[in-house]
Amino acid sequence: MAEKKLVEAITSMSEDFAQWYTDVVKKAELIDYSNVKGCMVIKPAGYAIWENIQRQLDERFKATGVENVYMPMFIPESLLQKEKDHVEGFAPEVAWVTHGGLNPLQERMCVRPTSETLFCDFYKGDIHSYRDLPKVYNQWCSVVRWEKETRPFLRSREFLWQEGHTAHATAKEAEERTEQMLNIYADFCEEVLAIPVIKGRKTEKEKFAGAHATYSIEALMHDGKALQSGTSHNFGDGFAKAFGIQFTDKDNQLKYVHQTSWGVSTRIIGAIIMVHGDDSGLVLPPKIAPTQIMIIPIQQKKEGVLDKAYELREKLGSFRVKVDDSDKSPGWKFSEQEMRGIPLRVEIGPKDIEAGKCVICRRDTREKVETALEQLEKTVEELLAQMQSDMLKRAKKHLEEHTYTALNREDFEKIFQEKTGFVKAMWCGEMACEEAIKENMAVTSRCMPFKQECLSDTCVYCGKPAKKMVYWGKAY
RNA sequence: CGGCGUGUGGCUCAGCUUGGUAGAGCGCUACGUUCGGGACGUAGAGGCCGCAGGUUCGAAUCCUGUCACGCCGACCA
Repeated sequence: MAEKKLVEAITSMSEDFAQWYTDVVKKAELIDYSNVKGCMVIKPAGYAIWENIQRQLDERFKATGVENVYMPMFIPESLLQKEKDHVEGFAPEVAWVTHGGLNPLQERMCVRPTSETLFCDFYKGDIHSYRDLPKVYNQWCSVVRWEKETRPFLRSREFLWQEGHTAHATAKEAEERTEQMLNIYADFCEEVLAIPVIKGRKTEKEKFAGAHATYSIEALMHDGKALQSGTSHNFGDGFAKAFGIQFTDKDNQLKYVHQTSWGVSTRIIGAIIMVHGDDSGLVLPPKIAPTQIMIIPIQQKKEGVLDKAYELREKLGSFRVKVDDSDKSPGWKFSEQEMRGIPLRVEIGPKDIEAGKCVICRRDTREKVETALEQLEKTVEELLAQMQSDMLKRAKKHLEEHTYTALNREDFEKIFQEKTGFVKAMWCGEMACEEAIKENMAVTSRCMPFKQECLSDTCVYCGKPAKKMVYWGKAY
């Protein structure tokens, strides 16, 4: 997409992608930095996106029987330590509360980095019989992880997310729920966020601390880096055994429950930015955009112009629509609308009013069309739908064009030296090999996709017999 | 936690080398002219120069310490 640069406030992607990202986040007024490193002020434009994500994901959750709850934000140290792998995974990045008021606490507490231990502790007392199962709970909350390096949305010390925690009578049911939630995430990404994802399983090395199996959806950003955009874990009965979550089954036997957890965080807003954004700023898919249409009056002080703009707003009442009646110049308003990623812009001025028409400009293509005012509602509806599907198509094309195949080590290394994106390659399944790849090539396994292909019989790196096809990439 | 860098009106920064009591552009406020891709004029408001010590007749400027933030690495949603 060759674009004329209209505003200098945003660094171009090709010049410096990281700076571009920061500029977009700021100019779209999604966040402000705060006084605490890694903690951000999410401003109305950013929070409204999150609210839309919440609302639409929550609907999908509830359609599968999920119930929302809320757990405390503090975890006593003794509780965190109950599951060995889990505590080892999270200990380096938890924040501790050591005092209550002026007095030291008897036992220090961490601010939840995730709530497995809290749910487990609760389930231990709440589940006694197979009749109490399944538990399909979710909470919307924030968690804290004391990251060393932080970036808005992608890695913040406090972030908003949802974490679902379920307990089931059988391993099969837990596995089904794990996959079901991953599918919900993947469908949501494609249908609402217009982001195509690769679904697959994480390797032993990359899986969640304490999990039996971790699944993820992996998206490809515009710079060719991967972003894990949602995860779903099957815990088997590992946590149940560590916490003693047992129930009496129909056969009068005492059994351990099988658990899952799954989450999506505000990080996904980073994905929206980096998949769809361009050199003029944010581009929001219509289904997630807090404002879908911005009406911009031209020569708004002329008699009747503003009235007409408000009239159009009424007419478009079934959409999320606003009128920019600030006293900035039209050019300024155009740029604002573009930086904020508002999908459609309706321009209405004296000439249009006289001719009974208006100009509509699409954010993604910047294509302008004229439409008769009687046709406005219909045209807008079509354009929004078209834009939503075009954005997914474009993102899919980018994903396909940046997915490569390597059959041997030489190609594998060469591709990552010359290009950015996903590389599909066969792997032996051994952690040592995976670690060597990371060490030598600065590349990690993203996932073992559900859609397996047999590219060759040998591991791309070490040459041993291949077990799995893996997506490799550089990740955020 | 390592390496680099930055803290001066709301924002971006100049001033610091060579100490003399604070500047620019943008933004903001008021009024007027403008308005189809970041318009313009006039007038105005706004700063214990990150913080704490020290040197000095005098510190934004020199010295010491400290805090914060940013970027790049190692670790992670």
